Amino acid sequence: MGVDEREALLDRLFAVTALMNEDMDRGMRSLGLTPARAHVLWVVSARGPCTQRALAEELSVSARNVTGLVDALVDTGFVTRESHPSDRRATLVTPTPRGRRTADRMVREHRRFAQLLFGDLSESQLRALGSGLEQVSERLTGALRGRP
Amino acid sequence: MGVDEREALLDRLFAVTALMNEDMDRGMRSLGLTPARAHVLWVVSARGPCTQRALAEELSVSARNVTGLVDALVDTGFVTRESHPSDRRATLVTPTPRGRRTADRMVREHRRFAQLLFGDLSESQLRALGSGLEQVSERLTGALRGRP
DNA sequence: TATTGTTATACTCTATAACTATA
DNA sequence: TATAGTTATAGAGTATAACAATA
Repeated sequence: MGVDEREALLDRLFAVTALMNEDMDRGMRSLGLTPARAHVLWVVSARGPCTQRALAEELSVSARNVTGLVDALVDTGFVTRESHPSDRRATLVTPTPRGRRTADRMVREHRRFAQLLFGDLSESQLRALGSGLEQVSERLTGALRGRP
Repeated sequence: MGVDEREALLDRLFAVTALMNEDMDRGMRSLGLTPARAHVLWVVSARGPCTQRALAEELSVSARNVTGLVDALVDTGFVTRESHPSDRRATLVTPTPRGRRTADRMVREHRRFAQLLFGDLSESQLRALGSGLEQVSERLTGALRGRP
């Protein structure tokens, strides 16, 4: 007893994450972005112009993959490749005005989404959920280190 | 005030779901399965032999996609296509002995995972989290209905 | 006519390996 | 020699559309 409740809870969590993904995918699609491209635009908007190498590490993805994602974002007008001031091998992926506007909308959507999910939670509920997630993160990280 | 905390909580939730996906992907890979194929095997094991049509609807995916996933699962020995007893257009996707053993291991992994995440939560914490997720589900479902 | 599954085609994301240009 | 990025190639997941066989 107790195991079944926890498995049901896990299934409910899976259902929630599926709904979250569906909602976010729609939001991105309505902006003309796929999830992977949106992630790139999000990073270059938050951290300023990045080399593709830095993007590959930030996204935990191959350099080749970044080339393709940046190609697509250039083709659709969200970013440009600017020359690096001191390293002629590197490019700086830089948002266009359209890219910046779109990133601003993503920031607002992020806020709206946080309000949708957690808007009616009290301060103590927020803290409880936060520390619960923190604990779960640590256990998951430990499990992943355990069998890499 | 309050918005930033909720956005931070959302980011933490994203981080947890990323870790969950990473852990599950590794588990599936160690069984010789990709996530999409594992999902198919999970369904045909839980519900018994299915037509591909039924699978497409259960997974919310195109019929063409199911053809490819079942092809791959047949090639790797997890399922077979059996003829439908009363409808000669349809096939019944059926686990092989290896498929059944693998599905059993997924069931045990599911239990292990639920214990890892929630094993040390009290009954009242479980109930609180469950009802919280339920509320979030409803709000997300409402939001998705709002702009389909 | 409607339905089941397939072939044909295409797009997205992902990877490794070999290569070019530059440090 | 090492690094930044690209070309070449491949595979997985996804979709639509046209088509076959069967209901």
